[in-house]
Amino acid sequence: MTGQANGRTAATRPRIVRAAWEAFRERGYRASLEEVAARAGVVRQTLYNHFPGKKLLFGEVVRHATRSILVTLEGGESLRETLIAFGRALRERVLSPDGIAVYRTLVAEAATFPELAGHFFAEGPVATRERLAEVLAAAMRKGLLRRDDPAFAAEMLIAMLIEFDRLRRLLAPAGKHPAGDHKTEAVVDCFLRAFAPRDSGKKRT
Amino acid sequence: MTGQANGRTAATRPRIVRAAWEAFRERGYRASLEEVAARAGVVRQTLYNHFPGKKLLFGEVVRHATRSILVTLEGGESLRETLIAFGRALRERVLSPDGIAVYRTLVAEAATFPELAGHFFAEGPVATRERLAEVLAAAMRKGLLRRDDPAFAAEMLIAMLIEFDRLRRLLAPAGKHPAGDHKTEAVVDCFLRAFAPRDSGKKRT
DNA sequence: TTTATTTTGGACTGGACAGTCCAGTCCAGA
DNA sequence: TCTGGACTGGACTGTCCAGTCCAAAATAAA
Repeated sequence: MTGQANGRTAATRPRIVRAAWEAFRERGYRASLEEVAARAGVVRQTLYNHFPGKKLLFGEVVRHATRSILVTLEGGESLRETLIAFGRALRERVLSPDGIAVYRTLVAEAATFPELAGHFFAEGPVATRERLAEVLAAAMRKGLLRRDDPAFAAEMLIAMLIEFDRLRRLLAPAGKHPAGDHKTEAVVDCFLRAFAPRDSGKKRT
Repeated sequence: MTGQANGRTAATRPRIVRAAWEAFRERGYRASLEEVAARAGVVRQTLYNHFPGKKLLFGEVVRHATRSILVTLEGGESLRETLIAFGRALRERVLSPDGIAVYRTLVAEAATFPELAGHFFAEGPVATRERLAEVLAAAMRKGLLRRDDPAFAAEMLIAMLIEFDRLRRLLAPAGKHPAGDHKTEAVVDCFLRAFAPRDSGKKRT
């Protein structure tokens, strides 16, 4: 069923998913299917032509949103540049309205959708940590960082980049959201001091 | 109304609040008043004898829970000891089932109860950061830490202590929750390296 | 043009739940 | 013992919503 290359259908389904994401993003799983249908410019029954029920639609939407939050990590000139680029990309995605919304929704519904929450956790934070840890491990081997547990180091950097600002956006959206690039750099420098090679007496400008 | 020193009433009201907290903790704001009443060993109407409605009951319960999560910070022998004691206390509270539950509930309901969420943010994370920042500022004046923005430093320490483990508990409760005291110490040492005084070429063990 | 599929619109069921009302019961203190 | 305030039990309203069914209209493809 629900063949997906039929012209009208092919156009309808993505519209539904997009509309559903908007609705869930703003109102959480509370959002009614009526609301989703209205946003998609479609009637409620049509939703059931494409998805067996609300739960499955929610699952599809969340997986879609999860994918769109993933962060890339590419090498730069120096370790510091690489980490700063990573930090900016991470903060941009995670602290964006979509990033905050998907986080909020999954935290709220983790008890109802444990597999979805676990999937998000594994594909998001854990995968990001893993990839960052590889970069850090390489840097450790090159003597650019003190030898330590790369996964631990990665957790520390990610935590410092995100934690407090995400909290603010989650709980006090009215408040100001200051400091962008400057904060990223400050955190990366802080991280580099914490994990500087043991012997090095060097100081960076 | 709802006089509170009347024997039966005085015993009933706290029982309701406790029952409500249990219900909201497990099922979020979804929890029905029927469920709360059953847990309190009381009939639904009795709830309305003490609270004007679900929202107000929820508010009372959340303020109560917020208060119980607050972290103390007392000076110890050395800065390191002080921070480790703080780290342990913070992690114990924030990562406890109650800490996770109140966080989850408020993140989920922040749109519906913005004042409650804002209150929690201000009384919890922000207040904690502020108190920690004072300790750090004092240490900076004594030359025990590099001169830097104490609020920023406090954010970094708190983030490192909590972030990833909270995420795990929120999203993948089935997974293992390893590392306790050891992690606190590792984080504090990491923090002390990051904010060591600029000139000091000392190395710890 | 014909045909198969999708979409529409509207009606209906069943369930959950907040909030209200009221008559009757229980109990602590005067 | 009496009495007022608190609790009980049950019924009732209004609302919201997921999910189902169906006949009619629209539309794309053969």
